[in-house]
Amino acid sequence: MLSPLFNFISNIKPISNELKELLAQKLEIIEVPKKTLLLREGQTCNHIHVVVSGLLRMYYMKDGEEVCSRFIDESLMAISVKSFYSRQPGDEYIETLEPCILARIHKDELELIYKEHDEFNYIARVITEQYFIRSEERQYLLRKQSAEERYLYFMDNYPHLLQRVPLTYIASYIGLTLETLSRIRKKIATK
Amino acid sequence: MLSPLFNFISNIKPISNELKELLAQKLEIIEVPKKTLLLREGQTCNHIHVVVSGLLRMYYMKDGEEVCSRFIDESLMAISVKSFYSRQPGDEYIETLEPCILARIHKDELELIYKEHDEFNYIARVITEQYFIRSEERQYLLRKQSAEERYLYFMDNYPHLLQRVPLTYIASYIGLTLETLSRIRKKIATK
DNA sequence: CGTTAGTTTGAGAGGACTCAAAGTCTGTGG
DNA sequence: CCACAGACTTTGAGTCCTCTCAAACTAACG
Repeated sequence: MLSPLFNFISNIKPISNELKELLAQKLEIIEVPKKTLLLREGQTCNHIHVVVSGLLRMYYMKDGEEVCSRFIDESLMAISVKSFYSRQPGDEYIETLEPCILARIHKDELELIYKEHDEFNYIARVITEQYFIRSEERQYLLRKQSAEERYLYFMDNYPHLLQRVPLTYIASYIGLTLETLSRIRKKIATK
Repeated sequence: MLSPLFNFISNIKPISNELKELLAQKLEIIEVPKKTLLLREGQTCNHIHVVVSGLLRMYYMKDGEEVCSRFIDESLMAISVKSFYSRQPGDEYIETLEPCILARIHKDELELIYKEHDEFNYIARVITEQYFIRSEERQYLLRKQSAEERYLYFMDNYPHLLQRVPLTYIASYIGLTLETLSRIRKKIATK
């Protein structure tokens, strides 16, 4: 179950068997049905959830509407960034869009591993850098000024999500109303 | 010159004198006049620049226009994120907006330190997390849908930059034209 | 086959944009 | 110390894109 994750880690830097066993022991596998909230506004995000299978959506409320901030599919990790790192309550929700199998670990366990296994700091640094890059790319998308550009960018970069995510959420993710997105899709289709 | 930086690092986790000396040795202090380009499109970002004094702007070109992606002032670090981590040429520019004193270190030196000093990975991870949080907050700003909201958010969160950065760049940073920003400022002033 | 979630289409309003011009500030040289 | 040049900001007029609200259509699921 965890072998893709361990492969991913080993590709960054090979780790000792001891550390591997420790991780396997601390990572809890959970099965969660569709439409389940893993985190809600006002809570502190204390876990990293790694998606073994399924799809997650993160969002926050803005003037009574859900604003979609991120999708997390297989082998990606979900945290509410600010809440997790600052240990303060956040304003994000994490929800399953599909039935999911997740591997999760508590921040406290993670901190212990950081302290006891220096090698893991190297891994964590690189992973954090990778997610930082994603976050920057996301900004780039949001700054594409026209609605059409943003959707084309989404199509290019997340084609696999197009099939799995309802349009409402994609619209929200790229900062459009559902109606506008629908019109853009029509326009693109006729080309 | 570097003591604020070392204080900052020690606050994350105290480091050995050996590491401190190594860093001091590898960090090069440079003095750069206003309006100097530290990085341009097509180049690979190989250095981290820490601002000792002064102010930097990062931007990229989009349809022949400069789009401002970030400001970096005292004690903050500048890299073109994707280019730096991937070692690929990027599309960002880094420019001094004021005369600057900078401390810089080459990525190769940094990698050596990562490999030889595991403790430094801990520091780097935490710093990366902090910048990751900023990046997420930036996204949050960009998703504020109205022009006025975005400007108010900027005022709240970067009041010190309001004095130092020309409006053109602020407008670009929050995704507006200069004219629109000017009108918003007028509107806000009359309240 | 009915119910609900998801998507498309329509009409009208409004905010931000573009292009253009005028005004204001700042610093340098006479 | 003034005057002028260049950088920066404000104002104006007109247009267009995206939004809102409303309703119809379609697909998925029990």
